[in-house]
Amino acid sequence: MVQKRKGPPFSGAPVANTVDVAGTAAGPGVETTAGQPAAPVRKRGRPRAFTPEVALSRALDRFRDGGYAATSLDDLSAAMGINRPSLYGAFGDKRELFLKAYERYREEVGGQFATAFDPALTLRQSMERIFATALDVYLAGENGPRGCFTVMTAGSEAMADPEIRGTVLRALASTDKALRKLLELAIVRGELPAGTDVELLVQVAGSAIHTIAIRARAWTPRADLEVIARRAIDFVCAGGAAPVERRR
Amino acid sequence: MVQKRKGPPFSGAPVANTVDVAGTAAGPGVETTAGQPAAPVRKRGRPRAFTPEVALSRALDRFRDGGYAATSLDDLSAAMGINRPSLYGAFGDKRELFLKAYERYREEVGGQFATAFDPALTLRQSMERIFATALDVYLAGENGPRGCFTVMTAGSEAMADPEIRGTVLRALASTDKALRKLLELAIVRGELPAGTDVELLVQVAGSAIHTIAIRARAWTPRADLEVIARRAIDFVCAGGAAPVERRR
DNA sequence: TCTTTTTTGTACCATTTCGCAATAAAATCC
DNA sequence: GGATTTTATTGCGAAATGGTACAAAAAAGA
Repeated sequence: MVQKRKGPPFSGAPVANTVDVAGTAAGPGVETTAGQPAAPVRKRGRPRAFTPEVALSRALDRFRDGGYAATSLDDLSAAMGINRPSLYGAFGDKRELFLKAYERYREEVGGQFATAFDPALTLRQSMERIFATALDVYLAGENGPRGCFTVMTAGSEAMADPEIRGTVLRALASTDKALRKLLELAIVRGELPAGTDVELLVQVAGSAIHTIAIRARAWTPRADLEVIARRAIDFVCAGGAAPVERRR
Repeated sequence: MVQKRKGPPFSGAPVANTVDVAGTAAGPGVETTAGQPAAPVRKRGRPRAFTPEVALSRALDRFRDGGYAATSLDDLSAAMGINRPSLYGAFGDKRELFLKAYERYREEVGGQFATAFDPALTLRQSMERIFATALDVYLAGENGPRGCFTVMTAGSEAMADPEIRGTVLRALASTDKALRKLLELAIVRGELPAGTDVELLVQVAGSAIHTIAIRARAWTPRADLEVIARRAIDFVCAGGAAPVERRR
């Protein structure tokens, strides 16, 4: 909904992890304590009986399982522990809640992936962290692995909703960008040869993450996904030259 | 739903393209003229006012846009040109219709991809056909590009429905298998060096198809997708060694 | 021509879904 | 202490959804 900030992509642009949901301002915003001093200043009116971030994370959990249409307001209000008027009051209608939940996903997962892009790490360490994080995130879920929200949930809604589509595209681009930056840095530091085809490596790594996301939601065993990840990591860390050595 | 046959995967196992929907037998099957001689033999009772295959293709079209939950029976019966009781009579309930539509997708698209696996073609010709077909299929749609049904529609339903999940897994495996076979044949025929890392190439090609599917539904311009395709084709046809040459 | 079979069309049903009105509760302000 | 403000609760309404009963229509069979 609020397009004034990029937010982290689904798989880890190295961006500061700021929880700035309070900046939504328009309509029933999601108020957080982040926007208020720690002093016991209290707003008039009955206090909320729930914590918006916690409730939003619960909603995200439901949406991740069921997608948009198959997740009802009853499902959501039960999971969030609030009644429907409260839900509407705090988050807006169903679509607005979905958009907020998606942003939340991107923040949470973005934070997790951000650690993999720490410049203090070697290229291989980064790649291993990226894929380990992807596996952890995509294989998580009370009711079974759910894959990646951007690919498997928002992605499906993309053609029906221009705003979701826009966010999906931004997420995809952000991933590509982060990978590109990582690889270019690796070249500067001599971890990769000077003429490395960065775009090929970005593509191989990025699409490996995508195929893992798809397969995870189909409940492909973790071991199989690790094979895919290992192959992509080895390929990239060898600057795309691994197959040449492997042949002998 | 009927698991006794593999059917073509979403991106082209080289399998005979037989329209055998009539084999469903169980419950209200989808009758086709394929199962009946061309003689004017006629069953008792009022004849159908619609052609099941045509209706099913229409249903597939709707499901491809909206996914399972967001596509209502009203949407479907309107698109198919039949009333709900007729829909139930011919195809079963909503879920059964979805499963049949998915199988139909696999048959149709499988047939299209099958031509790319013709052994009379060179490896490069095959690869170019595979990706051209993928682009055509994933970018098609009256209301905009819809990506791949297996990835973007059935894939999202995979965790909620074990049968869909099973079909998705089979489709993914079938793609891998077809690519593997293609590459192994290319080695036998000397199009690829003897020690080529086939599994790496299968992964790169397969995941390129996946990332294209995702991006297509987010309405990434065709030119951008063609860049991805071109890169994967060049990489594979060089036996994974393209980056080495490219570096100089 | 009447009976049987299959399909179509109309109407309906029970439930679900999304969103909201009204009232009560819990806090601050004057 | 009463007024105001914000949130929680209860209940509801309109519409949508998936599925079905039944009568009529259209064909083959006896």
